[in-house]
Amino acid sequence: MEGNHILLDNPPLKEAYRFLRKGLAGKMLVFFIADCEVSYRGRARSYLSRGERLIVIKPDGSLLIHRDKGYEPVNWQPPDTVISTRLTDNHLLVKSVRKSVNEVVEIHIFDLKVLGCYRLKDIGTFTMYGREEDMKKAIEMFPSLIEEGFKVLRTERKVRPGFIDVFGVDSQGRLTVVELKSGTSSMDAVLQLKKYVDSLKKELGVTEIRGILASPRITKRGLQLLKTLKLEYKPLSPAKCLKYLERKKGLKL
Amino acid sequence: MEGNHILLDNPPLKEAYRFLRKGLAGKMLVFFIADCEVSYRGRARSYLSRGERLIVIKPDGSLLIHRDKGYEPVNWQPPDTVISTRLTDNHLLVKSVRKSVNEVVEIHIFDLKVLGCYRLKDIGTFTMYGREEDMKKAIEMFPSLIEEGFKVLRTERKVRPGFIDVFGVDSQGRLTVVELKSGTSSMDAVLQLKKYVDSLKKELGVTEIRGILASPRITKRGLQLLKTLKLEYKPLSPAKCLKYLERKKGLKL
DNA sequence: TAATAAATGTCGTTT
DNA sequence: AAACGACGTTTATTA
Repeated sequence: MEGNHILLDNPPLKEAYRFLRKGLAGKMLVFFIADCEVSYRGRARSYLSRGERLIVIKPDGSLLIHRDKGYEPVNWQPPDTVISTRLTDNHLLVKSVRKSVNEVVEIHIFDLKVLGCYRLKDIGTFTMYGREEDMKKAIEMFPSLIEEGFKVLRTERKVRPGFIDVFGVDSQGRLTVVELKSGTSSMDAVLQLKKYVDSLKKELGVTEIRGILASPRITKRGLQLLKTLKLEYKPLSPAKCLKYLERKKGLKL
Repeated sequence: MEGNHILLDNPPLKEAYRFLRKGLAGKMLVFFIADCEVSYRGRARSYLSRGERLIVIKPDGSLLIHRDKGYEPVNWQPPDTVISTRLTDNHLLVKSVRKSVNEVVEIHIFDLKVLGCYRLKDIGTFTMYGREEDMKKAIEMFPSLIEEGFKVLRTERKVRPGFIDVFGVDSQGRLTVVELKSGTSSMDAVLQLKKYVDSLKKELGVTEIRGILASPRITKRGLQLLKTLKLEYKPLSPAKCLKYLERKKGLKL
């Protein structure tokens, strides 16, 4: 145990309690493996009966309770909770109360296998590529990704229900709304496009506006609905967009 | 360090590598805090530059990389990945490859603050209450939760686009489709209900079917759209449904 | 604060 | 494997 971190192997509850409080007070990242019960009350309710889990409490008040399976925590709290602790004869209680919403997670701890408290030195930068935004950028630079002769008038155009991803004209001067999806398009995406097209028709008093859904894939039903609604589909993947962006900028992504 | 678990405080890379392999081979839950870089390639791409993070690898192959903020991991893999490790002069590489999809996460580790490997004894049961399913059950037992005189014909009725949550008749014998949402209803939910009502009208050759959206809250736009489409809203919370279920079953939830 | 859309969403279920 | 909907979704963005 150094000055700047705490690591306890199989600590008695009382000791764990002392250092847990120290870690929380010191705004450290706290983790422990505990034999515990967990209850949650808020939008729904849940109860997890006794067993060993990995628990993480972050300095921002987020809480994660992980079993030994799966990506998702079995119980959790997002950031901005107040963490409180209480030691009784039998067990150690850790309680997380969300400030904004009425949501509470309580962990009743009977035994700890390990407790660690660390201050993460992390000023690293995180960058992500291949999202919808990158598709947008690529289309602005290379409108032909949509089709030959396509021209972008603007992106993020506001309409009643929200924002149109890309707004432009085709080679024959017809106004065109493009809805982008980085993953598989479903009927949802089709309806979203329809909404934007209709809204824009109304706003501009125009009867004919093309609607193009661009995404790497579309479901069968989505495509069916698209055709019914006289909308169009353009296969376009984030990967392809990235290639174009790299070419232009000479970027190594 | 006991037979059934491993806990290393500030281990040299070489030692960490040895015990990391041991933990992974032994299907243990592995966690460590590492100074590392992370890259991801798959549906999208990302790069996280050097810094300290908490990393968890579960026996089922799921991987979590957490910074000191937020509920969500900065990088991850869902279950069913193959984890491989390699030690070079400078650093330790941990690689997770997803079997089904082409997705890879690579962690380049320069230093470890702590490494733990544990076998979680966890046969606890997890139960959750207050989801859409509970609302359905409550309505089956107490149809008046929708309105006086309402009768359930069946739940999960299949129609073209999917399943109707609750299908019934009102006090005047009119067919009624109920769409349930455990949280706030938005325009999405309204459109879903509309889809079901239309689909059922067509299937049954009936011109009049009532559509009721039941949820604890609805957005302004959602309500507006609902009215435009001649559909109806019934405020109903999972909490209220749970109260009825408890009453009936004498359950303590 | 409310609402809307994106996400490497994940996860279960059904076709 | 594909599709569809729920989720205590979370998170970012904008009115």
